[in-house]
Amino acid sequence: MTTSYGGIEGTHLRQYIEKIEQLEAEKKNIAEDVKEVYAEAKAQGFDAKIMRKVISMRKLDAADREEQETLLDIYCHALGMIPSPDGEDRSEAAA
Amino acid sequence: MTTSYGGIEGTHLRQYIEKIEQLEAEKKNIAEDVKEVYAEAKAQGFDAKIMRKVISMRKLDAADREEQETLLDIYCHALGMIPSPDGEDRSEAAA
Amino acid sequence: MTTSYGGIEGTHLRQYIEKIEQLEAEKKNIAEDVKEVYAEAKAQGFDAKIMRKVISMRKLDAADREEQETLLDIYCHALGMIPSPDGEDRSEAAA
Amino acid sequence: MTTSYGGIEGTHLRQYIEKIEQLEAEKKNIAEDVKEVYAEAKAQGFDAKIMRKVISMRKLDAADREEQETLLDIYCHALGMIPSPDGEDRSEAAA
DNA sequence: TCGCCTGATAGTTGCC
DNA sequence: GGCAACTATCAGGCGA
Repeated sequence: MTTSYGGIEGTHLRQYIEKIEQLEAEKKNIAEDVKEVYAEAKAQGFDAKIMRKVISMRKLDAADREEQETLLDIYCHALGMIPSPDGEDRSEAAA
Repeated sequence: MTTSYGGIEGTHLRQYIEKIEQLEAEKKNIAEDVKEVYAEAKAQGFDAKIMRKVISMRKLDAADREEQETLLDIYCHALGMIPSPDGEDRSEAAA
Repeated sequence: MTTSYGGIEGTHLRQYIEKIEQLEAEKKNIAEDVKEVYAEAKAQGFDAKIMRKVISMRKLDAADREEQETLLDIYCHALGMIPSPDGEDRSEAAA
Repeated sequence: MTTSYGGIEGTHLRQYIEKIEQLEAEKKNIAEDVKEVYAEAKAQGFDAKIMRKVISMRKLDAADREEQETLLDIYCHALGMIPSPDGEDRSEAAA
């Protein structure tokens, strides 16, 4: 037999699964790196809990800003101005 | 005074925080990669739900095996056998 | 309309919240019972750490078994075999 | 010797472990009850997220009050007044 | 006894 | 819109 069940499809499935597992392993490694940074900061006398708070606040701020940009986009669209993706609109067309 | 709050310490803190934010951004990217792989697999006709189950089972299996090793280590320690990191047990105690 | 804020709805909400708080108090009590059992076992000379490991392994095993059953169910559904709740498959389809 | 390994001690250990597992199962059941209450409340139009917030606030309040009582106790002890456990000190001793 | 670390829990986000 | 996976937070247990 050549293809048969567990053949090509199985191979592809296995590849997908292994790819995912590999990616999740990378995520885990990074999470450990994060812990290390916290540990090092703590060793320098910084309070991890406060750092977490700061980071989450900055994240919220970023989300806010993004929200505002989205809102701006919506306005622009509504006005027919279409602010080209990511706000890049340096109007070089004038050249 | 020379300490100047917001000076050196602030700089270090900022560096830690930015490092963490960068790492978490990487994590997020990887998570997106994972989603992409699921999407691609689904496009090939594989069932994401089943894939997730398979992956979680494999993870459980791995965890189970690891637990068994950990338990073995604990037993050894409890019995005073000290398998020392990674099974090294050169039993020179006879001296 | 007759809603009157703080009226019926408020009463119901309060009842839900108090019910939840009561249930969580029960959970807490049980957690304390668990601690007592560990303490008693330790008093009998058993090592709490090992007990915890054993318990977590048994939990992993159970989870693993359950995952396998769930996966089997999912396969069957995916294949249109419908294993009907709890493995009942009396194959009367021949009729 | 009479006990033999895996004998009496093993039996007792097993009993402890099973007792703990049973207690944890109870905890799990109660947690499910909690979820049911949330679900029912939600079905009545209440917002689970807000309910959780309320409950955690009440818990904090309770903790605060307890803290204050503890503080009061400390003061009393410092003053040699010994407020007898649980604040019950209605001085009926005079009878 | 204090600090770390693991395991439990609560909250959030994404999928169905 | 409900449900489930995942993540982040927190508390209890362990070791120094």
